[in-house]
Amino acid sequence: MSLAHAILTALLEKPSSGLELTRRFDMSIGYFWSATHQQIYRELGKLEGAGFIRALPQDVPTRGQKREYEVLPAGREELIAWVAKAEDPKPLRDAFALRLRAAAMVGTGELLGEVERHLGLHRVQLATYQEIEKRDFPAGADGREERIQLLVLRAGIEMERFWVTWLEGAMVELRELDGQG
Amino acid sequence: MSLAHAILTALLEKPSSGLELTRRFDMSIGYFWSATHQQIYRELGKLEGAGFIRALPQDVPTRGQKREYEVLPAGREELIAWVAKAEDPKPLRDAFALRLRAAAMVGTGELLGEVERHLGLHRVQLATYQEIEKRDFPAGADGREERIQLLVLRAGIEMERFWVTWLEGAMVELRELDGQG
DNA sequence: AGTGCCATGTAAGTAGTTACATGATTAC
DNA sequence: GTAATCATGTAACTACTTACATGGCACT
Repeated sequence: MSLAHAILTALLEKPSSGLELTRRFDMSIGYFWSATHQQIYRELGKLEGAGFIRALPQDVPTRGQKREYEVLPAGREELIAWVAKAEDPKPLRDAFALRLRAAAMVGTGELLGEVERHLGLHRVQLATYQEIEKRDFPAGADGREERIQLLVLRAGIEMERFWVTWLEGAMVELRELDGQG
Repeated sequence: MSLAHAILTALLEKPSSGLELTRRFDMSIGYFWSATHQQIYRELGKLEGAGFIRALPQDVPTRGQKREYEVLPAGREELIAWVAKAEDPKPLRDAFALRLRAAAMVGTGELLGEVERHLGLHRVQLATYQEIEKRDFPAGADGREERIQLLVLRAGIEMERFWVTWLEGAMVELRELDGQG
C-alpha cells in the first residue's frame, strides 16, 4: 500500500490535482516511487472513498475539469500509523543484471551497446539529481523537513553513482571478453 | 516477463525441480530477482506449455513427486532473443525512503529504531555476499561465464555497501534531529 | 473548424503476494 | 502411527502496465 501513502505525503506537502501529482511523481517524490497517472487517479478515488482525502469544493461538474485534493485528519492519522510500521526491505529487482547472467550462458551478443546506453541514462539521472540538489539546497538543509528531504535526495544521488561506477566497470569487463573472442 | 527468463537461465545452468529453483532463487540467482515457489511453479507450467522447457521423463504420476525440468532448443532461442532486447532501467522503489519523506511531514516517531534494524539487515546481506565471493571466487574469476557471474555478484555487494553507508548517515542525521527536539 | 494540450478517467491484461491444500518420504 | 520435511500445487487478491476514451480550453 505504499502508493497510497506516497500520495498522502505529497498532498500534505501541497494540495494537488491528479495530473499535478503525476508530474511531482516524475520529479522529486519519484526518487524512490514512480507511478503513472492511471494508478494515481485510481488511488485518489480509493483514498477519497476511505475518507482520507477530499476534493476541494469546486463548482464545475467532473470530466475534463481539474479536481484538487487535500488530506483530511483521518488521512494524516493513517500516514502516522504507516510511518511507525516496521517493514523489511524488499530484495531488489533489476532486469539488466538478469540479462547479464543470461548472457553468461548464451552469449553476450549486443549487450555491450546496451551497457553503454544504460550508462548514459544513469549519468543523465545523476546529473538531474545533482541539479536539484544545487537548486533546492544551495547551502545545505536547515529545517528538520528540509534535512530529511536532502537525506532522501542524497540516497538517490548515491544510488545513481553506484550504477554509473558499476556500469563503467562492466563495460571494461565486457570489452575484454569480446576481445578474447 | 523477466521471471520466465530468469528461470530459463537457471535451468540452463542446471536442470532442476521447482523447489530446487526456489532455493536457488533465494541464493545466487536472487541477487537481483526474487520469486516464491508459487510464482515459480506457475511459470514452469507456462514455460512447458510454450515448449520452452520439458520435464525430464519420470515414471511416477504427479503430486508430491519431484519433477525436473530442462531447457529445450526453443527455450534457448527465446533467451537469446531476450538478452538482445533493449529495456530501460526501471526507476527503483524503496518503501523506506518513502517512509522517511512521510516522516518529514508527520514526525519521525519510532523511525530511528527502524533505521537501525534495516542497517542490521543490510549488513548481514553484505556479509553473505562477501562470503559467497570468498567461497566461489577465491582467486577471482577465470572463464567467461565466471567473470560475468562475479561481475553481477559485485553489483550486489556494492549495492549493499551503498545501503549500509547511507543508513549509517541517516542514523546520525536522525539522532541529531531527535536531539534538537 | 482543426490542432494540440490539459485533465480525468475505463478496461483488459500481466505480475506478484498471501493463504491454504495435498501427497510422498523419512525419522522416531 | 505421527510428526517433520520434501514437494507440488490452487485460489483469491492486490498492484502495476498498456492501450484507449472523453471532455474542456486555447490558439489559429
